[in-house]
Amino acid sequence: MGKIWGTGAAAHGYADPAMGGGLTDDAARVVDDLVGVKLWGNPCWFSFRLNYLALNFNIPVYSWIEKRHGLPRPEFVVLYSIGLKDGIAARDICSSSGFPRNTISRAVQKLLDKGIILREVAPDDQRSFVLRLTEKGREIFDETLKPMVDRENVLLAKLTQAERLMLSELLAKMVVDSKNWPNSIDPEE
Amino acid sequence: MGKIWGTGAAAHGYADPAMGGGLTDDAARVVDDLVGVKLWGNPCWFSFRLNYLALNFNIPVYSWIEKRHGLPRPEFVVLYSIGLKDGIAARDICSSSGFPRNTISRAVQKLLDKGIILREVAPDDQRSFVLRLTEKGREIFDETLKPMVDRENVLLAKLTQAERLMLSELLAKMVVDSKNWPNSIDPEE
DNA sequence: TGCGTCAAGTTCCATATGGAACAAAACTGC
DNA sequence: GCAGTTTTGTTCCATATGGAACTTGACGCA
Repeated sequence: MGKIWGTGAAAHGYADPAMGGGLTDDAARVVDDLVGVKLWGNPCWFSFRLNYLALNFNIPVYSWIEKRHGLPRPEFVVLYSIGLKDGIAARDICSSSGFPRNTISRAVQKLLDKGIILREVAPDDQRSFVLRLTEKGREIFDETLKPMVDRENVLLAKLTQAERLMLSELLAKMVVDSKNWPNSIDPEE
Repeated sequence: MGKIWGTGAAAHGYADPAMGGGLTDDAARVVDDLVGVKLWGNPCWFSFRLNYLALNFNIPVYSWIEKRHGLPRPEFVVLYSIGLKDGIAARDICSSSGFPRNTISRAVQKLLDKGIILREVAPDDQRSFVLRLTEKGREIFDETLKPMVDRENVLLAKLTQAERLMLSELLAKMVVDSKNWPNSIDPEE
């Protein structure tokens, strides 16, 4: 065991009393075995927490939306993005969601077919389109919001209001910084 | 824009001085337009931040690993999980990573073919297997670690040590609570 | 005005993905 | 000890996915 990883070392060791109850064996009882290791014995502590939590939001939410509205994830991402900001283009959805152009393109077409969104050629650029929700689209958006927010609050349940505020600000600070990140990795080569 | 969403409302409005520089228009200049809206005008503030950051870790890291070692994501997830804890079973990898059984099963087979892992029948359970890394597997694990940690630190660059510690503890608290979460959504029906 | 480059969307196609059905071993309770 | 259920891993198959090439329009610049 011995080895303690990365940032904030004390907080990631099994031995930290604040972190799960004190001893190695106690900590192991709190969560699944491998989850415990990935939490407290993992040099990539941040990305594991991130992915694990994202998963526990995405899987239930998107599988419910698929069943309830027949919309697979990329289609819902398009719908939700337009719901938040009317008149955006496909390109904007790509850059904020990380889905590739072709996946978003297909999703847009499906949503057009289903009568959930509308599009018109952008006035200033003949290549791109302005996207909007139809009434039907707006209804789906509105109906979907509460279950999503509820799920977030399930995940956040153990945090106080002050802790949520802190978490929100820390994560926002990182997102704001994202324009400075290289978008590929090439380790000293 | 008036409407302020969800928890920690003040911090999520464009008008919050601590959050991006003061006014609506200023905030919009800091990040892409839609990203700004998803950050500060989004009822699901938490899951957006989560997914956005996860993406900015996963995409560069996994595409580099794919190029460098020819391992697609599920295979690397298996490798990495075993690297952290020797002797686990496929089932453990599923529950800690969220990938379905069949995807992990296939990844395990590929890694066996490639000579990256070994498996033997579990002594206490004839159905399941104990998984281990070969020397080759351990080498890949070791070589991959640094670029991954480096990428984490790129994302974390703007946070102080104290902030990283706080973030780590808040997220860990949530992960530990995950055993209490229902794994599906059915809004009052 | 014309030419080279870049950006927005679309299409093609080989591959990855995950639901569902399956086989076999392990518990459960009596 | 034995029917019924649960768990582990595999296989089948229809569909989703994303890289790469392509089309068309915008932009830069002389």
